[in-house]
Amino acid sequence: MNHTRPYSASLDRLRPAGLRPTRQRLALARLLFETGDRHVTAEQLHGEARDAGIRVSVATVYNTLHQFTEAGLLREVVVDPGRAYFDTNTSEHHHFYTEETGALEDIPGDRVVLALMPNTPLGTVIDRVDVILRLKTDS
Amino acid sequence: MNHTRPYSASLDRLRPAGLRPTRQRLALARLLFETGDRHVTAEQLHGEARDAGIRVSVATVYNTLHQFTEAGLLREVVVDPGRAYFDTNTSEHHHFYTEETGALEDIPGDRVVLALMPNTPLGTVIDRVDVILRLKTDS
DNA sequence: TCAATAATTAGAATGACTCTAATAAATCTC
DNA sequence: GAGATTTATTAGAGTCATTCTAATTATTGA
Repeated sequence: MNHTRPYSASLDRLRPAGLRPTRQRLALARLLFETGDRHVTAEQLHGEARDAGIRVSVATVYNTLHQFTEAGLLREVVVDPGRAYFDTNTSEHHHFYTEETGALEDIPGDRVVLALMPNTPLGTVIDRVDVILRLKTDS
Repeated sequence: MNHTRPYSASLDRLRPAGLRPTRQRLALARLLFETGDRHVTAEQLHGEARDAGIRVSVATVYNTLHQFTEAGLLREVVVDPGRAYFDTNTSEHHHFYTEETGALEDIPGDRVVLALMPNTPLGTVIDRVDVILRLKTDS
């Protein structure tokens, strides 16, 4: 912990992405990256910012999430039509998703192994492989 | 082909699902199931119905897609946040998705094999496994 | 046939997200 | 550092997919 330069870790993320270290981006980066791996929606992050006393508009939250995703700092997870999740864990891994509760959780990359990859349609290459284990409560 | 009872195949799908064979449901069932496996959005299906001269409201298209999904006649495919796809192929299989074009295509179930399933979180069981191979054009 | 039940409808409402065009902040040049 | 340039932020309007509402209409069971 370096209390004299509390934003330096976030600064170091923004710089190589060519993103100006604005007050809003730095604050959102701290919320996102200083508490371990997490999954957030824009609405959640906006709420957290508000609770932390950071004044930031919804538009900026969306802009920032997309810019961070472009820059490889975040990864978008598609599990729900009509709500985008962003994952701070950008390493190779997959997800558990419980529709009933909206809970989204990482599965370590080495716990899921895909075999026998099919040929892709002509003119395309694989960009990414998403595996989602959809869960239900077993009551 | 039995031209004297053109709706009988669709009828036979609705009956066991406990869905009354209304004009709208029968017509949508024909559009969905009489041309082999396909992927549709509500908007697409509504457009097709319109083009085929079937008067059906958007609300009914949504209701019907959801009821058919509940009944196991369709399967919802989540590949895009903000747009729901429905697949008439309900057998075990996975998907190719090309974000740039919106193209969604089946991968036969036996071309993707998942190994080493992880333990699910306490109190949950696996409901379904979705594998999405996200493609990009290789230009 | 007629009541009871269920489905359909138009249009309003919602919710997540994007756009606009005006203001403000960060950076670059001297 | 001052001013010019570039880039970000913002509030609020706009959009798009989807769902809701409450009234009408169709289907079914007696």
